[in-house]
Amino acid sequence: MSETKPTYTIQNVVASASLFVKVPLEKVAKKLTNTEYNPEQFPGLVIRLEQPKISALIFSSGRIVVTGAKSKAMVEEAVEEIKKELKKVEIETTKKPEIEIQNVVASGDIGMKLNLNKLAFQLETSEYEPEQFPGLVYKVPKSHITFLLFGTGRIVCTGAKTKKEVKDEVEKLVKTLKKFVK
Amino acid sequence: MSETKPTYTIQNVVASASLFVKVPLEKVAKKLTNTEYNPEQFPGLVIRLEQPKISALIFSSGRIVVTGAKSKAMVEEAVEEIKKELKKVEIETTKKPEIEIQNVVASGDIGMKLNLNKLAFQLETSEYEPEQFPGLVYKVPKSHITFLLFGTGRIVCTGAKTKKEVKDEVEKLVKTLKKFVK
DNA sequence: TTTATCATATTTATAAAACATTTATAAATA
DNA sequence: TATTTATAAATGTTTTATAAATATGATAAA
Repeated sequence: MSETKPTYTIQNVVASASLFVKVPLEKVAKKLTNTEYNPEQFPGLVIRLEQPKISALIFSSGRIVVTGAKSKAMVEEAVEEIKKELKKVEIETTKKPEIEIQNVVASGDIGMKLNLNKLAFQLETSEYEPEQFPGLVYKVPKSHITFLLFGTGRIVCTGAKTKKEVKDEVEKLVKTLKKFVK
Repeated sequence: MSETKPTYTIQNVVASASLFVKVPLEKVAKKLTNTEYNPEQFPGLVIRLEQPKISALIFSSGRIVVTGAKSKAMVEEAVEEIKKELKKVEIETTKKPEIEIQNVVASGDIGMKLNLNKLAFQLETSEYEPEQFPGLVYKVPKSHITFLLFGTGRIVCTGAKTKKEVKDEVEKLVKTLKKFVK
């Protein structure tokens, strides 16, 4: 009898790209109010957009990092918007940026309570220190995927490159967990 | 079966010499733009050359230190160039400077992954504090040579006086390491 | 008071971590 | 109610450690 139908939602997509043009960050920071720039703290300039609602890092090399998106389409929209923002301060981009998805984060629910103390022993590649963090950290073997498992049955999947990878890994996780429950 | 052919490249040669003439650093600093002089910070004047690309320290005593060279020939070239620079500001050198190589730094690859945690115990005269610096520091016994060993198999050799010494020490190191791998 | 050592500055390879950004999750603290 | 703890990923700069000579000033131990 299987009562567990895992559900999950993509919560964050991080992507990188190159604008193929050097960016004078000091100048951009002065002219655009939706930016933050503290080079002695971090070399990238932070820009926050309302539509789509994301945050991005722009580096003087022209490389950018988009965070907070929910999908690849949203990342593409964001890059177009960043190009428009830069155009406002006379920075023209000619080449089409090649966008690369670097990380997909999803949260979900596997529909069953988890005994983390027990799981910490059953899952070889896991770490669980409740007084430090309430979730159990499970690094999937031979994979770059990491799960955060909570006693409530809620989970966080991070390190994926695609939506499909999230789906496959969550299904694999549920199968693994069910073995222990039996 | 020996899959490990160590490779290495001389990366830096530091040498000292005397010009056998007092140098008025304040005056030199004012007339030559390729120099830096902050006596309250450091007593030597810094001069940077384009051809050959090196940096040197000149002291009021007439002693100089050449850094950033790749070979002894490059050091000799540098000293000649420094003499020319000083001639521009009416400082004549008569005696031939005796150049002494003080340090030869080389980087290389021994072609095998290293378990630094294990090596830290096996190599008596080594120190390894990964949270401070990722490399293991190995001081070769009864020698002035020090190696930096990295988990990747890349190495740095420093403290040598000659190219030959680098070669011999790297070969010796590889033999030592292979003993532990077996 | 004298003799140490230490920091100042220069170069070079090596590599790991911190810095900042986002997002869900949840327990504890301030 | 906001922060801290932990996770992944990219971006790029700085710090960490090594050896050597040179020469000042500053502490620090004898």
